[in-house]
Amino acid sequence: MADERRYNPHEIEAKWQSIWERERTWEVSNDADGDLPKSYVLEMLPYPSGEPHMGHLKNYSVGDAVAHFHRRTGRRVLHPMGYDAFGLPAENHAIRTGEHPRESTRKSIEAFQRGMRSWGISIDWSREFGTHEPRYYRWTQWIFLQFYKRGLAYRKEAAVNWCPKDATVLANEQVIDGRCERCGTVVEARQLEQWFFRITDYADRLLDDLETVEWPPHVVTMQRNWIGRSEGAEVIFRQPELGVDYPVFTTRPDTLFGATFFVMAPEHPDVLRLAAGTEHEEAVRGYVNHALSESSEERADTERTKTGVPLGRTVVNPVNGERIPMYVADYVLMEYGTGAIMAVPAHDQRDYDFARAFGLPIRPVVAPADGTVEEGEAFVSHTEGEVLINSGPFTGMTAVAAKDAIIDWLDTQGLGHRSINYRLRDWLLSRQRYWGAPIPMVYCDRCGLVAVAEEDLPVLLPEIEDYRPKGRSPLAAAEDWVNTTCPQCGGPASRETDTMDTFVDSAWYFLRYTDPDNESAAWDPDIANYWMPVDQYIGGIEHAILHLLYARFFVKAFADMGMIDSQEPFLRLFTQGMITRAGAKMSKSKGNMISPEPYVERYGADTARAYILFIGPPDQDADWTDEGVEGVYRFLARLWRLGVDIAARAGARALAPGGGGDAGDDLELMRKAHWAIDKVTNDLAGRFAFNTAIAAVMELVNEAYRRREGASDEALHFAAGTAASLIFPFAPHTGAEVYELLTGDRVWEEPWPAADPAMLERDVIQIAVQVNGKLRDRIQVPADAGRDDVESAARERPNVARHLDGHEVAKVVVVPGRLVNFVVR
RNA sequence: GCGGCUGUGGCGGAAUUGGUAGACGCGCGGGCUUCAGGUGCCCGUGAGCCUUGCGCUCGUGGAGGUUCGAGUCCUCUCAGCCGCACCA
Repeated sequence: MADERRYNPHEIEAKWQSIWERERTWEVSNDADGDLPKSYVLEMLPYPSGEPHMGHLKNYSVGDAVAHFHRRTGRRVLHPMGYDAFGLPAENHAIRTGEHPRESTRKSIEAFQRGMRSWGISIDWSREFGTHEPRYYRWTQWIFLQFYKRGLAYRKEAAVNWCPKDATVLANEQVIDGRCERCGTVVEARQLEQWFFRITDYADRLLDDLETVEWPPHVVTMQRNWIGRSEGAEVIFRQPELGVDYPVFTTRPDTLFGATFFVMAPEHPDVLRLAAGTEHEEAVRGYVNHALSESSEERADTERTKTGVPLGRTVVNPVNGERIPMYVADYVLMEYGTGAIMAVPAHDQRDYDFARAFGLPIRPVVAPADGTVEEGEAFVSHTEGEVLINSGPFTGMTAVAAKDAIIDWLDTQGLGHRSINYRLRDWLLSRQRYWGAPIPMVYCDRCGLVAVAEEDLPVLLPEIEDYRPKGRSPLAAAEDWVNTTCPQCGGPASRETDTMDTFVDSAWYFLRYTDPDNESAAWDPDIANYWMPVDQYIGGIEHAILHLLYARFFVKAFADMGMIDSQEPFLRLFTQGMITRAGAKMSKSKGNMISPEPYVERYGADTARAYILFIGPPDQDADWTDEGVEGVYRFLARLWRLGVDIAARAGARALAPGGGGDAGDDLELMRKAHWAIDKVTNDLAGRFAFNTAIAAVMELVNEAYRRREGASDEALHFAAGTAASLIFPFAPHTGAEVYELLTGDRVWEEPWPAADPAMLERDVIQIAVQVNGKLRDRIQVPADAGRDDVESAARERPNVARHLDGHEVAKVVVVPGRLVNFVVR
């Protein structure tokens, strides 16, 4: 083949990128002209810190393949890009270097813009924004005010997670194993007044609507577990001496007769009052003080032995009037339920551990169907067929039936009722940090808490000199900014100095993309309703809970406000696996980071993109190897040479799907081309099987090379053009170049090729012949051959006859088009 | 502890519905071109056995099972990874 010209990806990529840039090829208007269905393809927006890495290359290579495929299969595709620019890393960088976060963020955004353009990702750049720009965060603040008006944003004092290193509070979701998600420091509990979003109001809808989205099951499970809905009952235990009723939450009302003690959390406001005047008063005070000083990490350690002290009081078990002792113990959490529990040591492992440590009675009340139970043994299981024992009038009922019966009885007595509890907590959104959107609220001595007027938005982030965290927001130092007038009375007032969690910024950005230049509203509902929901969302599994839950909450709140019709932001979700190096996660500290840039420089973006998709299933982790990159480069060069060679012989003309002769190399090559169309189409439409799709194009190219002596120019032309067309979503520059060489046309303006069903069928097929399930031969038979013909053809084969000889054939299984299996004795 | 995912040649992986295991790529071996190597092009490549054949046996972490037939379904089990974790 002609070799004096070499595959030169840089020349090719620069050529097509400049065409796409100049002609604004990937921009899409909001005018829904024609009948084309819309498709919103979105990758999670990057956090602009440093340079793009391999994870970004993978994310955008996957998204771009989907976007291109959707466009060529007749959809109007919205594929925008932006930057999640506020947040701690930029601010910490500023503290270290003195460089303003705006400056370091700008540099990083430029690096992402360069990277994305050099990769040739098909983005509608006209819709680009950063969440740190006033034209964006103005509307983040506006959304906050709408939430505030509706009681969805509120301020309260609560025990919150405090990171001493970053000197800020954290959301529950940002505490991992008792440590700060960002810096790894053990978080402390602090009693502070903070801003919250009332996401718990949406707990049921967030749970139920998971059934309406097409997400990976494990992500759905993670969200479901995070919301943690538990059905049970609230039961009232009365403390007669003080005359106070203490409700507890339980999921096991059927075990009420087995309650032998009662435990309160150290944070429970009544603990000291209850113990006052008893012999335990000092011990309780000491225990509570100690418990409050412990880190949440220490307290969460399930391995340590249970501790606690008696309160010197008793409560009345409402089902049997029994007085049971009260304790304070740190295994009971104030945040969940009512901060107090009934303890049933026979049927709860934690209560069991406590009872054993304190010598408390263990009374089984649920037994297997045969009614036997070993005395004193913990018996936590709960299976079908269990019955109640030692349970007064409920004895003998099944546990399942008793649950309902006991709740109903309590309800009639006014001693309890059905209840549901959630693990989900309200979203703590205020941060004592600089680089975020200011919370648009004002404190007035006369009027109290007052919202900034909507027409005064944005509340601009002031310039400051010193970003260092001091336990209060750095914004407090900007006195000119802090001191303002009350929007209500005009008197002196001061601004809220906390900023919003970055997750607020990213909880609605996908809506702004639909209408990014709107200066009178966050978005036009008609426009957003046209594009939403996102048809395909693509990103890392690390956002399985936080970002995805917050965005879902926002959209539901917007729907309630009539701002959007969708109840869910992301119809389909794809979570990509990590790129590893020698099996290890890449990290700066390990020094095994590899950047896409040198590979793009050496082999071109198409090779880097196609390789990252070819390496394995995109939802799984994949190990980057330089040898593998070489292989994909060789393939693309091979395709390009094939195109150059055939174009020189056949000239540029339209592809002929029925081209070439109808026998021999021509027929086989045309069949291979139609097979590849079918394979790639199915791999893209039904699933994210990019690796096998690329492999199919490789097979087509190999077939063309093998048959290029015997096949006609027409057939070779169709095969090469089809390969170029099919590789386009993965290697767009090379695909466009080869397609243009062969046809003179622009491949992205061509419809996705359609496989001719007749070319997928064969007259003569090969089927397997087995004897007792073992492969003995393969035979060629007409595709429409009947059972008997297939069987007799199989029997004639020498190797088959040999294995049948001397045996009785008990059964013959014929699977049309697949195999024939002789079962012999 | 609870929940989930993964396990297939020397390596990454394929097998979409229970039907010919190992597509495609890497690596390795051989040939051709060139001949200095590389590139390029073609062929071979799961393991073992010998009687070298259109051969046989074994083979998808392990042990059982269902089936004419299991990488695929069921039971148990081992290893690695991930999520949640005193949530009553």
